Amino acid sequence: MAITKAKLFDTSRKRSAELMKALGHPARIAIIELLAERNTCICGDITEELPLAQSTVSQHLKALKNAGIIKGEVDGVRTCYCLNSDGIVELNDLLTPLVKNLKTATQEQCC
Amino acid sequence: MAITKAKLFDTSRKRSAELMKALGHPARIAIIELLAERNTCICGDITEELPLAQSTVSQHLKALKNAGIIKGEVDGVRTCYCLNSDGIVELNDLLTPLVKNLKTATQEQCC
DNA sequence: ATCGTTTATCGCAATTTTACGATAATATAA
DNA sequence: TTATATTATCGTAAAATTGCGATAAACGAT
Repeated sequence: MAITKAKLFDTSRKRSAELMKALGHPARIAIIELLAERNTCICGDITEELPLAQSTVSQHLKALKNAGIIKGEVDGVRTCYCLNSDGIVELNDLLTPLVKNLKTATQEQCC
Repeated sequence: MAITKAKLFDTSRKRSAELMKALGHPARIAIIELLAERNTCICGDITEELPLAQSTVSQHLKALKNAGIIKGEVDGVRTCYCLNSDGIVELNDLLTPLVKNLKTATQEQCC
């Protein structure tokens, strides 16, 4: 693969793709849905809800955090994970118009 | 990795993740935006718009097709690629509520 | 000070992704 | 028929992802 050509793409597209990629796993979808469902901070019990090892869940949380979709604050022994509103706004601002755009486009297409 | 535990997740989450994953690369974002922009069928000139080799673009097209986001019909020597309205509708139906849900949730959160 | 709990990280392995060049396959043009 | 153009696929390689167990780190409780 050598060099990731992704660097040659538009910033907004790169960011959209980054957000999409972060959500491109059922475990990570499940995690953000969990965080949305319970409006209090969820700490470690995320692991119990998923059919995955603790270390694996921790990795998924890290991926979501790196993408800016969630944030995690250390709270004593535990870590408090919650949705990152900035990231969610960004997700909304990038994805909603994109999907809408696609939907409109399909209505006037040749096939 | 042994077994992909993803199979143990909910069908709708798996599908959402599949769609997201398919859009999780700037080249594929660029492709669908191209297809949306030009409402006629785009054939091979997608390759010329991207900083990638023809075989690589072909692979990305295949990924989008497998996810049901685009479709490609052979038209003589060329292949006519366009958005798959069924897939776009699915994308819309799965993602729009999800993002909306997340956005609402961030407004009543503890951190 | 020690013990238990929680969570991140490390090491490892299997799989998937990304990318390219080369090549095959197919249809059109000469 | 032969050449040309278009696109998919194959083979290969590097890198990233996914997953787990083991372990470390850090805090609170005893």
